[in-house]
Amino acid sequence: MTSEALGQCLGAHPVVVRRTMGLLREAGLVSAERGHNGGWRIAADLETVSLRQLHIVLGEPALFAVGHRNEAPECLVEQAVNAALEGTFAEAEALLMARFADVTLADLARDFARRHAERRTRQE
Amino acid sequence: MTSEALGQCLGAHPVVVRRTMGLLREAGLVSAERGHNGGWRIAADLETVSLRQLHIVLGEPALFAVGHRNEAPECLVEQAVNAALEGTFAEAEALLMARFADVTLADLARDFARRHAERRTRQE
DNA sequence: TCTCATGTAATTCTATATGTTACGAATAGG
DNA sequence: CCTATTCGTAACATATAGAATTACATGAGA
Repeated sequence: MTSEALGQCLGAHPVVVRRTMGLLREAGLVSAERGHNGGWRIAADLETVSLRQLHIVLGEPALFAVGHRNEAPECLVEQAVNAALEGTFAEAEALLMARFADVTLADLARDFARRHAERRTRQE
Repeated sequence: MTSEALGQCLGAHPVVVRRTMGLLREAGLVSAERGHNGGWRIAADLETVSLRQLHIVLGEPALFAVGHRNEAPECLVEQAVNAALEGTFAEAEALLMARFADVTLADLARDFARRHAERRTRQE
């Protein structure tokens, strides 16, 4: 699949697709070929790639939109809030990571196939 | 405490402080007085106000930085990912909310007092 | 050799949060 | 009563991050 086509599907610009896919390529999850009939190809076993692995490969972006703004704040109030919640965020992160690890690309592919079949059935 | 002074503590502009504190005022958690010797005053029992209540009062900002970008996407892949993770995010949110509900302003005040005393001891 | 693709750097665009300015209204002190 | 102070709020400016765009080089195949 070309970056152009992927960009259409994702609603994103081809160059943005290349930037992101580049991270997956460096991790060996996909390969890219240039020129005629080139594009992106899956290079890993779907059964063994989990969402957790993708999260790591994509640079472990922050999971939470709230919480620790400074890791070691001067402000004693901020320190108190951080202390009260740091265990909580660690717990929530562990939960999310465990669940991410439990979902493989193969799982998603199976669910996709099911939804695709259902959509075709409904259209007939 | 004036918005000016609060802004100093928070490293924020007084008008921004007023904007945010205004939400707390509407919820009855603080009161504001204008003119000489005016400013903000706590108007609630610290023992009964939890971080969860603050989160609600401040407009329930998004907790997660990742996840559902569209609630009802056309894309079947996105649908499959959402379906695989929606329970997970709900669980994590419930966990965070439960913990937030468990921390009162009084708890934070006590921890603040402890840290303040400790800092003074260390400085002597 | 020409076209199609990726690879990547540099620049521009855009959306959001914050900062800033401005002015009105209320309050206390002189 | 007048003035300084402080909140209330709208309007505008700025900063920031992410995405989009442009530009150009590289490689592959017809």
